[in-house]
Amino acid sequence: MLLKHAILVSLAERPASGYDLVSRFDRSIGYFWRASHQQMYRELPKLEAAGWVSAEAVAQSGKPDKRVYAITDAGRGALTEWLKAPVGPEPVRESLMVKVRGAALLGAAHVLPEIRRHRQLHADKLTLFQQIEQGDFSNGPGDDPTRRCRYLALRSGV
Amino acid sequence: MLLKHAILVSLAERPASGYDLVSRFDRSIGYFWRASHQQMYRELPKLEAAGWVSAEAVAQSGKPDKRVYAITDAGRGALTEWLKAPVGPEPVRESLMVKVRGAALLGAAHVLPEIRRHRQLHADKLTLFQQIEQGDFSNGPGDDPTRRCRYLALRSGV
DNA sequence: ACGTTATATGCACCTTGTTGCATAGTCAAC
DNA sequence: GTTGACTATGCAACAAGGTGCATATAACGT
Repeated sequence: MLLKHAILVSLAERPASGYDLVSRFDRSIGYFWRASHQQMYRELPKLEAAGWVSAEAVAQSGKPDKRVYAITDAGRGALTEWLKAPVGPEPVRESLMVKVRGAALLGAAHVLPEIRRHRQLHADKLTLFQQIEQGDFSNGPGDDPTRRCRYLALRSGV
Repeated sequence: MLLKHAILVSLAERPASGYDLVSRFDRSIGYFWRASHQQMYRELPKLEAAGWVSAEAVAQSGKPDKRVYAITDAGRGALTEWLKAPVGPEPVRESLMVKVRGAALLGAAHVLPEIRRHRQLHADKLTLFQQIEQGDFSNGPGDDPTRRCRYLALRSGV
């Protein structure tokens, strides 16, 4: 029941088509929540049916038509409800640790390349986050609430 | 396709019934992978059909009969394959960060209790891990591979 | 002419995970 | 003698997620 809410957060920032949302979920929001375009296009009609978003067809020159979605008051209410509600314990899924456990039985040699690969992935991500911090927040977050929240999320990643 | 492998790792340590496996997934393995008993009992016949585990009915006095599963050579081979294979990027699902983003738009006050709650959950987990470390590994991991792997996983959690 | 990339939306099928319900025996406590 | 806890296994329905396939326009390069 959570992709719905991630979409609502994104639409609360500004209206978007399904395609726009996929782009956002590949970049900014994507650091916290992943979604494929198939998931998106399946979810949006459900949100519309629930009355949480409204849709409007927009003709474009030079590109196919698109449907632009915007959050409704009902959607904003549902989102606020969710923000307040306690989220259950995040499901634990650490496949690398399962492999480490397996390594104890079947030999560490098989798993070592995997561990090195994961270490590199994390190192790359750290470098990226630190570059963003130095680029966008070299003088701290400032007073704008949106910027402060982005900064908090970034620091959490670091 | 991963619960299968987590089960295989657990059965490679020693044979177990479905009920035993659920207990393990609530404790030791559960720090890395969660599974309900419904998932377990659905998965075990599939593993048996694939020839990765063998099953044996065991009558017990004072308790219902149980089916004890053991890993086969084919299962051990499949497990080794998986250990070597690169695991795709872990899906990103950080609902708290999505909420922080929502907080920028709808007011931090709604989300603050949630943030405090999560902080406490992490603090409790850290305390637990440190107690285990002091209790079981006060003199370091030693030379036993299994113990060393357990230690690595524990340090990773810390 | 042809292939590639970007925009734009969707269906079908399958696997995985969650929730609720069902059954059944043993043992200890109250 | 009934209630609750523990052992032990499972089905059914539904929600969520992943993979592959399908379609269409337009810009741009070669």
